[in-house]
Amino acid sequence: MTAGQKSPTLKQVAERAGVSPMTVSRVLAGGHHVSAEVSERVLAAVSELGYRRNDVASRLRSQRGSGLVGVAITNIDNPYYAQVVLGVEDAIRASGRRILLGTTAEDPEREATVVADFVGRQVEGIVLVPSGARAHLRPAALAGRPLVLASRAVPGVRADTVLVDDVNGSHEATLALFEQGYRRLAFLGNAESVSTSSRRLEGFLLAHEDAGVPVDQTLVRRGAHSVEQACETALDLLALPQPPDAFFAANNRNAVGLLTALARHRTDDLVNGAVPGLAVFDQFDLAEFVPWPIAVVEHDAREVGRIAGRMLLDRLERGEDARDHEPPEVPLRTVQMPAQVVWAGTPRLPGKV
Amino acid sequence: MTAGQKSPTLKQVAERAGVSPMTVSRVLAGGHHVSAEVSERVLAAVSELGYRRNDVASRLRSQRGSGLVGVAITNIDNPYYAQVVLGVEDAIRASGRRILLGTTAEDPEREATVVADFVGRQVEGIVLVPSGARAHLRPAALAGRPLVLASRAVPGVRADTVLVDDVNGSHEATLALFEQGYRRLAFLGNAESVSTSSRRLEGFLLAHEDAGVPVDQTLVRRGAHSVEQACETALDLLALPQPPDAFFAANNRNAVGLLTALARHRTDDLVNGAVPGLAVFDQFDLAEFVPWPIAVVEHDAREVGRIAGRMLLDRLERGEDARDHEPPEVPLRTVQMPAQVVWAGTPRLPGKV
DNA sequence: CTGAAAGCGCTTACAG
DNA sequence: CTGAAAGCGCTTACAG
Repeated sequence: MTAGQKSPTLKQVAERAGVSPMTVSRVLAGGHHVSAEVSERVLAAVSELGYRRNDVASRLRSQRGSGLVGVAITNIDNPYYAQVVLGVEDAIRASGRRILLGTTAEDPEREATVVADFVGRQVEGIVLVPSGARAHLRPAALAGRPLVLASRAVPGVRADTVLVDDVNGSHEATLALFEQGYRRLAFLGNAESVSTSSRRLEGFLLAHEDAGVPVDQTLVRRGAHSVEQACETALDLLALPQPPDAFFAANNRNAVGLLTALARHRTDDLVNGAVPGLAVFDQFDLAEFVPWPIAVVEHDAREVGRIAGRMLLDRLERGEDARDHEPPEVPLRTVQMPAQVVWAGTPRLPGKV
Repeated sequence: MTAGQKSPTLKQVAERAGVSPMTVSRVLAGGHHVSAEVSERVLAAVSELGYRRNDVASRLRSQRGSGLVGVAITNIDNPYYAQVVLGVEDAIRASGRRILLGTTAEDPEREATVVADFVGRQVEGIVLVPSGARAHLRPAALAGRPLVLASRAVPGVRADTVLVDDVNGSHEATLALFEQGYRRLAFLGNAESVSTSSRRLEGFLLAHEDAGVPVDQTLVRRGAHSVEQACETALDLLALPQPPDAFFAANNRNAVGLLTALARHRTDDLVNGAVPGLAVFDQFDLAEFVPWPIAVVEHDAREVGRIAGRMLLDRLERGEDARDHEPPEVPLRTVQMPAQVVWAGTPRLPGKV
């Protein structure tokens, strides 16, 4: 049973048991309508040869589908997307399907490659956290396989979508900063091609409008995808002649980068001589130690993945039902998950602002 | 091009182009030895029908292998394992292979199911973070497919293994606590079935021996797999009549749980009236804000994954070379990655201990 | 340059 | 209850 050795085939099992391949197939399928004596002989041959059925060949012949769901995210290192993947697995595990994983690093070309590879490998459907490009998401490119977009939408792509209430979450968190008396707010977010980034910026801008506070565009920084990039951006903002008095980080990686920069820059609990206003989108570990209050826009990433997975299963099962009938036009659905502001960090001491 | 529609086959392309399936196959394979005129006609039919080759069927016939590597980890939510997965992807991406993902939740039964499923789906090899059970890791169960164990070893399982230098890392970090003057050390770790847990405990115990400090077994707590469990365990330790004066957290999840508990329990920078001694295995975000020094045993999880992936590729390519020759007995390899102590958190103020 | 035949490993549909 | 034939979608090996 060394590595180079070929796996035994059903035919070899049949020869050893002295029956036809058909009979072996029947025994493996559950042994109905097979005599006990023959069944035993087959099972003995199976265990002697260490035979394991080739699922791929089995599925090819019986047209059962690959049992594969392609999940493409931008970066599995971001705990947010790891949660999304987990959620998709929660949703599909019971159906016997498994996840084929791809990462895109927010690169449209890599995303196109991953999608094409998924399609070639016969995934039954795809859950994608899109980078924003859309050419490779046309129905033709997907060969008719259902696509669910998770976290972000792509204009012009017709697909079921699970969104987080980015606009309202950001709006509310930004208003909270104004209520605390902050006025010069910085925004740290993803690239503009990413819809969450735009939607969260939208909430940020709407709040400025509502509060009658002008936006200082020099404090809006987009494009940081990693903790390191976000940390540098934040340090850059802190070094400004007129630095911001508050910060809104539009996602987990930007939040950690921002806080790391503030930690390096602070004197006791002050940054540039004051308590910085803080709001972030996405939870993060160890908020308990941050010595300032933080408005956190909480939402359930795992549930985003679960819902995306369920939407996909929905289409797949509908497809099965519709094999003989006319497939009904199923309308596209967009689910928007709530995002609510909670407070983390150290509660403000009275009179400290 | 709606969801229910069947994908076109090579045969249909051939009919449309008025050629044999063989010719279509040739064109798709690169178009060598095909006339320009025929090639064009085929390509036109391909794009008109939106044909995409079925990679699964192609691989079945040409015996090229599935191009799939099964990666089974305990919990993708733990950023440590997310990094391992990323590392494996780094290593295999260039070879055109892709990751089939499974999670086991440290459950040996689920691990066995995942492995069997991987084998049935014809993965070329498996990278596994093992739960500790071994029945399903026998060569027969793997149908001769190469297995690489990542992070943890399993006694009695013959497989290439990538380990972290758990014993020395823990030993060194524990000694650092003794040097700071701490004497009642608590240990928070994984289940005993997990080899990292045992190895890290071993380093912890060895350090006690070297320092001539007796171990208080009531302070050794194993079995917490999540942040929540670890937090509860830590709170339990803190509520002891004689609480520990220092803590060693044997992995990322235990570290975050421990620190969260300490954050809740502290008064200013003190816990039970003193600065707690802290050592943890695995890095974590936002250590900058922890108001105490922490000895962190650093190691590169992504590199663990990369090396595991490379070891697997090594065996797969060796297997190809050896198709005609005698496959040489390749010895099993165990790579041990360094783990070194670095200091994080807030540096100790002189005379504060 | 092009194609008819056979087969990868399995299962469906049909006979007996 | 058991098996010979055909085929899932593709490619190899062989003819022409």
